[in-house]
Amino acid sequence: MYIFDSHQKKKLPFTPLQKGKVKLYVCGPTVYDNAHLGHAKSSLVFDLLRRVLVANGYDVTYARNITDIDDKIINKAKESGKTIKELTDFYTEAFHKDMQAIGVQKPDIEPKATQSLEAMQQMIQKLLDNNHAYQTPSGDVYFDTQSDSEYLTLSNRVQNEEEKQNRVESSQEKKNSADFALWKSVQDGTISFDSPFGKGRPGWHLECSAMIEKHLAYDDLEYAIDIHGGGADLLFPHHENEAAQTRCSTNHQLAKYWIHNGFVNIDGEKMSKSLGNSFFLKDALKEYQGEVLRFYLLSTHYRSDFNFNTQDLESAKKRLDKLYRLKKRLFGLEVKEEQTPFQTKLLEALSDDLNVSFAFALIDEMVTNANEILDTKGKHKELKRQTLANLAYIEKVLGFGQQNPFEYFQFGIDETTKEKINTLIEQRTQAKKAKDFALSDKLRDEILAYGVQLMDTPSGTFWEKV
RNA sequence: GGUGCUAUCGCCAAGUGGUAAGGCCGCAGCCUGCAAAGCUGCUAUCCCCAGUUCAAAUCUGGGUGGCACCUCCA
Repeated sequence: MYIFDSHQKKKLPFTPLQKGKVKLYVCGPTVYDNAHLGHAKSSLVFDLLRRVLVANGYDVTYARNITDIDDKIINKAKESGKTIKELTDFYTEAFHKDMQAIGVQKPDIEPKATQSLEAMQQMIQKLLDNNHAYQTPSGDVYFDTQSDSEYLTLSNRVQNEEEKQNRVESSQEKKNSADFALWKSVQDGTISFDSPFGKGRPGWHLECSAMIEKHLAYDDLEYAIDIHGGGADLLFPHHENEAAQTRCSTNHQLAKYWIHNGFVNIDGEKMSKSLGNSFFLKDALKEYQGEVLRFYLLSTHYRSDFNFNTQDLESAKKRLDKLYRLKKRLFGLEVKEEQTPFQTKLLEALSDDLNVSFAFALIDEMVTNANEILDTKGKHKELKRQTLANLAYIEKVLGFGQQNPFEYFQFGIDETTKEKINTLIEQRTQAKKAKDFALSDKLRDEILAYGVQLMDTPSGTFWEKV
């Protein structure tokens, strides 16, 4: 298996810290609002990575956190008159629901910041003891970036003197402008936690480092975990700061490999709330099935930026439709696991830094090939068996094709309409039998008016939503 | 200003030294009562210039365009 490490900036052979095991940590959402398409993309990428690691035989422990302490959360709670817990519980649940809709498997561990305060405070204490952190007169605790000779090596940045001098600082008490907060003192008695450093709240960067140490890390190895992932925007400062905190407070580096996924833009523009509806995953899910969104969002390489637009989404849907039509042709047959050359090639493609484009091309080829043979006369017992095994493999590793193929094509059509359509189809079949093609075509037009197209096959007439 | 990424058919998008995958759209054909679906066939020399090489989309240098990050952010 090969993965691109965004620290070394090159594709590397993947060798886990401990044979056969992988520890994977991904930065999860701050639960103050609904998940947007960017969250979806990131979650999908690492869901796929995890599945591919598992398919390669690794015993994977996957952790994705929930950030439920944050200024944005506190502000929103104040505005809405809800408690922090009401708010974060609501959005955490919404996040889970959205993720389920697009086929993202649950992580093995889902730590919350509020449940990891002790670990965070321990880490701050260590950093204070090691002189990597300092407390200001007003009670804030900052990480001393000057004390870490490796600071900025993860993101390959250079401290810029001009920038440092020009930037207006929010706190005059910091030793260096680059220093970041580990603990923010809260004096006004609003939302705060007790700690050895006084009442306050933890800094965002600290959360991930502490949770990794508490829930996931190896104690005695050079790195705490194998892979750390997240959106491209997190490389700096978030991951840079995480890495610094971990290396200065423990005896190991944070992660052996760093993986960052590209951004999602909408119609060529950076996502922003002002763009409206399509911004949230839950809104996109009203119009498109989760699986189609999954297929579309995964269809290009994870490191490229992704330009979300309806035209490409429709084009992706048509590609997924073909997989389901093949499934329809083999509906009802018994599925048994069976290793095929196709599966080997598919896994090989995915194991090459998640080359989904190539993997998709292999699927297209497999589908076309199966259709071609099924079109010829004959029993094709072996082909059917292998094709079913291949479809099941795609379902497991990529998460596509898990639905009933007939229901897949009926998304968004209510039961009453379905009954009407079926009645009309029955009438049309009778008309066809009687060779009354004028009536048959008239009935087909009526059915088409429901946004449904018909397909006459040897085993009957089927319909699909257009 | 700093740092980094990127430029392949109408659209999306693989390919990182050996002579351009795949999907959507389009055209032609097979199949079909007609369609739809499915199948077959057809459509690019890879932003520009220079260089390295027997050989470059793929490496190097320069140019032009696009994008991202620079302490809120998946």
